[in-house]
Amino acid sequence: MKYWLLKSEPGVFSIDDLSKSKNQTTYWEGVRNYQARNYLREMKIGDKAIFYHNNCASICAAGICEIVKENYPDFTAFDPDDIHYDPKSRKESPTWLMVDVKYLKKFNNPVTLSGMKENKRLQKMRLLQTGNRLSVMPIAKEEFEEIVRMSL
DNA sequence: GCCAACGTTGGC
DNA sequence: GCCAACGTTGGC
Repeated sequence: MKYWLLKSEPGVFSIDDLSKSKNQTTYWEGVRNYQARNYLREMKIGDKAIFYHNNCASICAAGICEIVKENYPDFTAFDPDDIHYDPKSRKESPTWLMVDVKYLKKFNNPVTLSGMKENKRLQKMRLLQTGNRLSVMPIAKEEFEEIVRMSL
């Protein structure tokens, strides 16, 4: 099993939105970066992910979710009316992919970005490296577990 | 709103 | 294939 970190702007879609979704599940749409896309491709059913809130007042690891459907074409890329429309992505050979994720839990104590920066065990995290802009990234099992521990 | 760090685009 | 210009991300 692998572990991941998924970024989402809570103003657009938050951990609460996920918990209130039908079946507490949603499709992870709109990834338009090749490296992030390749990570989506690696995800397997049962993998777990940190749900991270970014671009907001309280940047934090907000909870965890689980991969419940492996990669399939991101259909929002085919829709001219969608904000993530990409005319270069063809139905015959889709450029962009999505997975389905299911809510597992919202942290009682969200783990703030500054909190993670202060934790020596998390210093190697991709998230903390300067200039990192990936919205989907792998995270070590130990780091995942450390963040969960901090949220208790 | 600022701006550093990336990714993408397109002329050559 | 190089690289300047431009667009985007994301913390602050």
